[in-house]
Amino acid sequence: MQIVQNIHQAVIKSLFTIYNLAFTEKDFQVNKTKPEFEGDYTVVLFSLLKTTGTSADKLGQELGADLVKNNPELFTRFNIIKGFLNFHIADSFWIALLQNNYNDICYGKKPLNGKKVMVEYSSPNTNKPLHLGHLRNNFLGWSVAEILKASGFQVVKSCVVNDRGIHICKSMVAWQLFANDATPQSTHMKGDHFVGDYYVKFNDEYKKEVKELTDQGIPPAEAEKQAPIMIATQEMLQDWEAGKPGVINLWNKMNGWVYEGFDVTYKTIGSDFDETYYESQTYLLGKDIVQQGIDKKIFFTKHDGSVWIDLTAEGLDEKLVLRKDGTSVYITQDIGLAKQKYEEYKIDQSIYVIGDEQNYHMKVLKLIAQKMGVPAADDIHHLSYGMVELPTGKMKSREGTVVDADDIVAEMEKEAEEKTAALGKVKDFTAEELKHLFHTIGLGALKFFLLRVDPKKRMVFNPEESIDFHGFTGPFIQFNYARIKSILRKNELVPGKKVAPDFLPLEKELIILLEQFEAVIEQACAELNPSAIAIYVFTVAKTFSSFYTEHSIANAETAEKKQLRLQLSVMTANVIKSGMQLLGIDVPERM
RNA sequence: GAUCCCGUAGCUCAGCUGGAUAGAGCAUCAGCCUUCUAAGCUGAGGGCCAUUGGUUCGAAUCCAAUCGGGGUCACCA
Repeated sequence: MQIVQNIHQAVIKSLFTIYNLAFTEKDFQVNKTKPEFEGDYTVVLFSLLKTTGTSADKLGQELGADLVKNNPELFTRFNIIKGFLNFHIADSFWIALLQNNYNDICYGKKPLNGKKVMVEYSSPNTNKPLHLGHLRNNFLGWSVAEILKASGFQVVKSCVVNDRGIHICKSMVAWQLFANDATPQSTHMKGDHFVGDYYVKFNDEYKKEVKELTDQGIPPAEAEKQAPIMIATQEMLQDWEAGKPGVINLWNKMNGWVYEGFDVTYKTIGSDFDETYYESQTYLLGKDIVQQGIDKKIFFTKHDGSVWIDLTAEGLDEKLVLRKDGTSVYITQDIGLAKQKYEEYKIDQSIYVIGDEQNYHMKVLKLIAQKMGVPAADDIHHLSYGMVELPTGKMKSREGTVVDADDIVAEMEKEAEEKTAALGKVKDFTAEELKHLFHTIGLGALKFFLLRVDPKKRMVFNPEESIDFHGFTGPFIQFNYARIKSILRKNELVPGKKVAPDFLPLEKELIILLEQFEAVIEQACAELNPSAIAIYVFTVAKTFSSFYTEHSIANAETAEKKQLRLQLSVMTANVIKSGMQLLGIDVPERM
């Protein structure tokens, strides 16, 4: 049980003994005592005054005395300042915590709870390579999956590949027009970049054609429709839907190139999926749902034959679910896929990692799923995250103003290499070991950079300023891990050996912090928020760093003190490693 | 027009289920490597928590309005 819960329970029991009143955890707060006051944990008394009919001082005295008397294993002494009841927690409590957990690599994690959850993330288009925004999505999805696992859920990671539609046809048309049968092999290019270049090429050509038409006096809206390359693209989409072999072959070929490229990127950044859905196979889903919806009178048909749902009672609009030509729209496919997910995997919850521009769409999706009786529709969660923008504004693939995922990862690795070389601490590493280390540090810096902020906030990335390796960063945390490992290689920790019975302030600060790991994971899970983990792990590393600078471990005052510090170091290393794992970040043994 | 999100140090962000004197990192300045890895540590400066009103013993935190920034409200995905 966590210390805060322990204190809550003890206080509730004590209040009942003294006043014969029943309180719950929600009736009063237990906080970590602020550093400027004496004590470890604080009970805030104000909210209890009215019910107990006492003054803060009287309540504090009675409660403090009773708690210390009846729980000597937890509380040693107390003081009261202006309605705050501050307790010292017994050193023996912290010692026991350390002894029982320092070497447990599963510390902080919960056993399986029997619940299954699907996390859908990444979900790329097959007409362009991944960019920095996709990386935020991938890192968030992976991290949330790890956090859910640590909280006892069985997790199924899924990916929906957007492999059809007008935007896919654009790069296909441009390739036909301009490629002269070039391939990724013939140009020595990564397949996704190769295809992406034709997507950009399409837009260049399209703009050119529209300008020519408007120069001839055709209104812009008309010119956009008349541009020959756009007409060709629309024809291609129709041919694709009709299953015309030539188009299907081209589509398969170009998607194949993209998948080869994606595989490399996913492997580099450490993303994987248990299930991949292709939109080309799911876009017809949901049509039976439409019929069911009409039968249940949840949907209604308009005069032109289009089908709608009226969500005005929920404060939204009327929403189209089937076009007048009978083809389904995005939301309809999504309902169909949502249902399929539940049927295939018997999941209890479904989490969608999707950008905040689709907040409205996801709200509608959940509402319709609930109305249609899709199983567990109440447990559809949208992990909504803000866009990654450049100082100049939004990234646009069409215009080539994107920070490419492969490029930024490569840059980070190069940065790691230069900084490592400058420090010269790993000169004995083999070329292979060095390469691995640069990858660990570079990718760690990038992941931490994207995960350390609240997902829902949009963030600005300035390519002119390199991502930091000092301070509140991945490499700082990795460095502290490596430093602990170095100590542990040089100083033997003998299990069962006697440890010192008390703590110095910095040692106490560290063990109190380590105790909070479980609570932090709970919070991150409840909020689907990896930044809570990032902030916590940084705080642990920083606290250790202060402790390390102030107190020698190898040359501790006594053998017992050395043993205590070694155990603290092991536990810190374990928590750092586990915490970073929850973010999808590796930690090196040396750096 | 409707609706959602954001606004905290020069910059990037914590803190938001109300509690004590609002915290980090970067940047700036001053110290600290013949002792366990200095990607480090210690200290200094830097704040009308967008504004106004309300609720409360107590508000950066809750409520309302206003101002600024962004998203969405497509027979696009």
